[in-house]
Amino acid sequence: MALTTEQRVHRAAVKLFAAKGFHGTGIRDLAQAAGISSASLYHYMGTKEDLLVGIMRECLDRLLLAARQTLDTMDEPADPADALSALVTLHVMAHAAQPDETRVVDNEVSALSRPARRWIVGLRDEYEDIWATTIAKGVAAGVFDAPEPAVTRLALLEMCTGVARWYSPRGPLPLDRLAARYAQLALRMLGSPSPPGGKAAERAREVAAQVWRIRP
Amino acid sequence: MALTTEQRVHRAAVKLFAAKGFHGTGIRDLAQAAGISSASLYHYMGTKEDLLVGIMRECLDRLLLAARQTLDTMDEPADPADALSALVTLHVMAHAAQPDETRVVDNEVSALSRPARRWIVGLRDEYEDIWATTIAKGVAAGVFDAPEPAVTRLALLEMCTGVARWYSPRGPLPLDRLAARYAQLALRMLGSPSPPGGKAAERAREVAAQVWRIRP
Amino acid sequence: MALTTEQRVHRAAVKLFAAKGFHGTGIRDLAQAAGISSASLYHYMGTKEDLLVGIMRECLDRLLLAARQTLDTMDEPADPADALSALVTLHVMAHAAQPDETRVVDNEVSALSRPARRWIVGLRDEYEDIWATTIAKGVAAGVFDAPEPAVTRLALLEMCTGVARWYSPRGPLPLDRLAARYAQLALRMLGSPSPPGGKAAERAREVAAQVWRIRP
Amino acid sequence: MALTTEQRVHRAAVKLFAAKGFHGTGIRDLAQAAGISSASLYHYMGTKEDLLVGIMRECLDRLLLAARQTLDTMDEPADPADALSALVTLHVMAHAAQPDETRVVDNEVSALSRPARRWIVGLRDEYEDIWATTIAKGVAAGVFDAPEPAVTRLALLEMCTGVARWYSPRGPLPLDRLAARYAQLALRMLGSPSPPGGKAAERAREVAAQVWRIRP
DNA sequence: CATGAATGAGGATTCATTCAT
DNA sequence: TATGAATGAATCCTCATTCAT
Repeated sequence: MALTTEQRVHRAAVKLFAAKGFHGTGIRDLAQAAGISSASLYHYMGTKEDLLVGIMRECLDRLLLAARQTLDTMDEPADPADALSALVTLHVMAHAAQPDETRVVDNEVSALSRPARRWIVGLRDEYEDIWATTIAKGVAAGVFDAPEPAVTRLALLEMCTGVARWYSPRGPLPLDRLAARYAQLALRMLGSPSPPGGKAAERAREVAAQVWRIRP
Repeated sequence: MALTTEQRVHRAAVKLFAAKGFHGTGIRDLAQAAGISSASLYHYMGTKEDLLVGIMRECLDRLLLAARQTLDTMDEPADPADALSALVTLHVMAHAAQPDETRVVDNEVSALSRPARRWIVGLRDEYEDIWATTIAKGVAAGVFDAPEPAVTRLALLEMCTGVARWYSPRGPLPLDRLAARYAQLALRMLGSPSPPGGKAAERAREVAAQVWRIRP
Repeated sequence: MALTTEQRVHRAAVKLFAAKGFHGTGIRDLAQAAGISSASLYHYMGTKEDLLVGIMRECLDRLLLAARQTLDTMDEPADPADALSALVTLHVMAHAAQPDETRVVDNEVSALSRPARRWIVGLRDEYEDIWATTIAKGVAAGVFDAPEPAVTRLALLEMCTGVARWYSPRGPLPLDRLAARYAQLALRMLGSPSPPGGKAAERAREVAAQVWRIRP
Repeated sequence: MALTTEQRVHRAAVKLFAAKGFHGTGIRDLAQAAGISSASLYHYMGTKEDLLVGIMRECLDRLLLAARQTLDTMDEPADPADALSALVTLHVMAHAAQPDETRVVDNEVSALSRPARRWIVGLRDEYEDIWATTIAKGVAAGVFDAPEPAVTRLALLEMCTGVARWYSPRGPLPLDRLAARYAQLALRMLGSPSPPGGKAAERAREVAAQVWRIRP
């Protein structure tokens, strides 16, 4: 199926904002990459910033959706180690499958205007809250050893987010094995080395496959 | 001690490049932040890019210097866990003490011209090689459990680098305790949960205090 | 009676050109005000300038028509004071009834291309000639005291034209009384304070009512 | 004495805004008329609108200053006819001496942003209040016959302002005689045909000569 | 050492207009 | 009849940089 022009614009923006940054990308770069004139660009977008906000919002929306879909389908009370495995799996798969989108989200927040920034940061905080809650449950249950839960959460998130900065689908490690490896690392960090027996990670892979259209 | 104008320019650039990005920072922003006119700026720098390269080079140089100074003073053959603790300690302290500098290094590589980029990426690779070697030694010695050493290295580095994105000296955790916590996380990730008995981490703190002028 | 789309376009243009000027009005403003797309606009007009020329031509045509109709139905030789009263009445009523149209005529001549400008200015000169002739007759007849007839004519015209800049139908003075007041002012300026006994002003009101559809 | 670049920019703007309107004047037109590049323009001005506001403010400031200086030096209680003669004289001389400036003030108010417009309109209202007060005094003293003082004021102002639209220093009538003629017209409009015996008009000519640098 | 003046190139965005549908 | 799509040219303004003073 051929792409609509609007989609081509969106993709060009994702690629260029990720590669050269928002301020480093000119309107002409975008137009050229989308295969239209710079004036035509404005039929498919509002401001350059609107484009950025749209990219960020969609990316964060998907991440939130995926996290909630995954956790909501778990038996309650869920095994914290299982839940965290799922979160890590999702996060890693998202960042490996959409490295450009997620890098834009991570790097270009400072390019947003005040109101847009508030909105986007709000979404991001919502997402991080899910992690915080999951970690807190594990600590409360005595499953996780995290003397400074906030620090641990940030360490985990940065580790997983970093995948977007180096992962290549042409690398030796298939994506699901990478995600599994990261889940293992995460549980080790939390002092919970036992392999998660639950099915959350598997469910996470399914959700990821659907949300980010990863593999058939 | 009063600052040189050149130093004021350097610091202004670090702060602004970190906050708004290289392309998002104008020459006039720099001049204003440095307290001089934009024409005078050119007495203390070459191009805007030279300024960026200078910041990156100095930051990486210090990191390399610190890593080498620390590892070189260890007894040979060093304990890999001990060595890795030292690397993590240094890296975390560097990124917490100089978050602006390190964020510039991490985020603005794409703003460099080809030759400058090669140079900077070369320095960065040199530094990462130290980590790779250390991890490899640990694996070879059977101390580390890292089925995919490269993946583990990247996970470790991203986790530690991320400190620059959130650490605040006004937070509850003192810097050395933060570094120790990260060292613990790192060793856990490597399946080497035993606390490092060696003195490398302590030595790392000394080096860090000297290189980045941390605490009296 | 519903308006033609063409009429809606015309009216939108009049309103906007008067309010924001020709150059200050975009083709999209026009389209929005007319309730159609900017592409559809071009089914009802030629260029943007054609629209402007059309507005100006119609406005001046009516003014000329009204002045001629009024003066032509006067007994010859007409009383100059009576004739001037009629001209002032017409001019004031026209500018009060169609302030937007007349302001466009007065303010946007400089926006016209050379050939269009020549045409429009020709029409305007034709109209002003009627005033000049009327004043000259009064001076020749010894009824008007106007040492500098040209200056007086311009003073009169500017005074009357100015009505378009401030008159509001919601003001305290009904339109015909306003016109009568201006006729009085005009005759005073010409040193002919005696109230015009003739019927020209009344005839002027009739013509105005017909040409600009003023009150039943 | 040679003109500074800033003055050249100011004058170019006055001339072009008057001739083609604010929106009809491009930044390149301004630059070319000032003899510099369009980028250099921005060393001597803020926004294009700032330039417009500056022109308007200065013009209105001078008019207000002149009116106050003139009226303040009259004996109290001043003769209303005398005072009005002075106002007319000033207004006419101002509009004849600075036709471009005053036309910009009169025609381009709609090009101002909201806050600027408020300010400028405020100045204009201040000025018109002086006329209103003077007329009211004359009416109260029984010297003026103005059944609708507001209408009369507007008629007077429009008449005098119109001078800027046609006066040429190369015309047959010297400026001071033109002003005297207009004063006569004004008093006739007010039903006060007797020549003003006072010295206000003379004083007005002196003030005008100083404020607008008219004749030695 | 310091800077006001200067600019060509480029920034994002809007312009009036055309045309295939 | 009506309009989405398209665009070259132009909009105002800022960019990094140079240079005479």
